[in-house]
Amino acid sequence: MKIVFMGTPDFAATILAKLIAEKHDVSLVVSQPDRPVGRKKELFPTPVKKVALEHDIPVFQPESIKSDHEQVLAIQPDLIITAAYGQFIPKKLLDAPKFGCVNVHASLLPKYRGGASIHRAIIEGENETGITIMYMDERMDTGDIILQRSLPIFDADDVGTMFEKLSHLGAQLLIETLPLLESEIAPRTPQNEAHKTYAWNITREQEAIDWNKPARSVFNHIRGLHPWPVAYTKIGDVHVKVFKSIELQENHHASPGKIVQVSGEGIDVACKDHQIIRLLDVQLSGKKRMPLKDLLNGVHPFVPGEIFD
RNA sequence: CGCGGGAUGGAGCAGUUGGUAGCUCGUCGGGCUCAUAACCCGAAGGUCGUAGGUUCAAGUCCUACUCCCGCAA
Repeated sequence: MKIVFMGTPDFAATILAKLIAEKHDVSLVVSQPDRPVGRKKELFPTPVKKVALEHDIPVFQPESIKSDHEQVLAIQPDLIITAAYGQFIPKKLLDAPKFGCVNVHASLLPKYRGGASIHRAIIEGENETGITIMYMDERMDTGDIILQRSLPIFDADDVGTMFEKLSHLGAQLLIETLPLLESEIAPRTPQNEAHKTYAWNITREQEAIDWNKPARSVFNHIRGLHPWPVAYTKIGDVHVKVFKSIELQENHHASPGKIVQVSGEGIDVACKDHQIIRLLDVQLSGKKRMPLKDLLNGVHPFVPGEIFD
């Protein structure tokens, strides 16, 4: 079965690597164009491109797959697999492969359609999420479901750990799906539109911590953005990244955002309803990331009584 | 050349209008204690990112360079 794989980030790279390891015939890899990254605007290959190159699989990186896909059609693929590719697939491509186009999506569809499904699930405090292998159509994550498998989200999990777990689950479930497709006995269940929710990409604005929420929500927000793109807050003019926190089982009569205590243990901040969140790992703008204990040794803005915006 | 912050003993920082460096933590030694990551006393450790320049004198002013970080992409 001749496969074209389309994907971009690590999540997709893990799946591609698994496909290759299982000896599936991936004849072309499509990924987003390399983008300039960082202060130096250096070009970095996408994780998927890297894996492809390591296995001498040709890579195609069109700016727009919608207008530039002849190269894919020329392969005459039997199956197109996508995983976090980042562009909509045009109908011409969807109709081309004999066994269709399937997508590996990191949520239990119809919940969390969209690009930030893992982040949103954690931020919303879900106890579980999962992988859905589905047929693609022209809309975003709306196609019929083939296979679905869930995975619990624990308090200790964050986006990093869930990405890791889900990418492997996704790879595994995809491998299980392929024989079903090839022998044309794959299930096909339409999504229940009544239960759909969307996981839109997270905007810069949404990365800010809202102290006017319960401690539990703030906790979920912080781990739902770790290790990327990272939650932040402000104290005075200082931009503060917050990597890790825990909820404290204490109450304190302080207004939301107020620092109630600072120690080597952490920075305790009041949330809604006088609940307390303890910040364990933060970084100040212009400074390197360092252990909280080190940060507190020098001058810093974390003084009890001060208030985060 | 997108905007901005920074480079000072092992770590984090301070250092005013230029006159050879100080704090917190850590480390080592000693003391106290049933004990301690707690407390007390003492010690070691820095050519102040690199290269030039101004000056009687530069961490402190000027120039170039290297590296780090935040924002923006």
